Amino acid sequence: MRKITSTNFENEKFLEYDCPFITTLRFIGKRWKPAVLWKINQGYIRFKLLKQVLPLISDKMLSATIREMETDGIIQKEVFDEVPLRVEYKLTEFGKELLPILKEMNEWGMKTIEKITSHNKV
Amino acid sequence: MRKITSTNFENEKFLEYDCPFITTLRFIGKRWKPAVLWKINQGYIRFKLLKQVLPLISDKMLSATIREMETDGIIQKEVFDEVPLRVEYKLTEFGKELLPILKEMNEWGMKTIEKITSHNKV
DNA sequence: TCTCATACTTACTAAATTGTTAGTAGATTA
DNA sequence: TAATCTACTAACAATTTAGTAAGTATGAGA
Repeated sequence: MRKITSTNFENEKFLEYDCPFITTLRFIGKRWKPAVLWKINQGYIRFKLLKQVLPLISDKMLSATIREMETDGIIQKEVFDEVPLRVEYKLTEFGKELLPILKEMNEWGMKTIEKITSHNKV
Repeated sequence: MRKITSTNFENEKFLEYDCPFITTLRFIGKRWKPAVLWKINQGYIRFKLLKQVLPLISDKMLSATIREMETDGIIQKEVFDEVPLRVEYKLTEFGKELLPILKEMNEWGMKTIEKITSHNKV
């Protein structure tokens, strides 16, 4: 959790209203956020499904990532009173506005992975 | 500096060849990177100019940000043997490929800042 | 000789992020 | 009774990132 007394925090607070990039990274700049968002958008809308398609994420990180994105208004949680418990997530309208960025990130990332791995194949 | 012996590092190393988003964040996921890149592209190609348009960045962070992006092959440095020393930076072709992402990030960020600040004006 | 300029680096500190391991609730199944 | 299921949380440890303050090299000009 962040401390609200720190130059770091103050800096971000200020920059958030000044620099669009810092604002954007505030929402998607952590390791797992873009991937989780993308996967939810693709239909992996439950905790377990997300763990399956992102096998390296830990329970804690997935849970924290989801919670933060919920707080940020990017995703919505729906709890079904069933047994065993069913919980589903979906993008909010605000969250959907992030998709163009994610699309570009995804494409660039894939291209770059190809470059890197084909170099290694020499 | 990163330690090359850490789960964190290993995780990223692996994910870098697996998850496009993590790859992308590897290159632009730090606070000042997108802004510096964007500003260089806009013509603020010297240390001093960058400090002027990003007044809150410290010398250290600007220097570190530039150095990393150089190592990553995103920008190129040119040193002119003049007095006082002149150094200029420009995007490489690889770096230019990041511009579509930056463009989307910038637009989303600006829209979001507007939303946030107009709420506050109530 | 002292100060100024540019483009940095160094040493140190503080804070944020990520990861590991184990455990929880409530109901169901073996 | 014990194990299984989903969707988590808690306690703790390690690593990474960001920030502050001061200093460096080179040469020019007063």
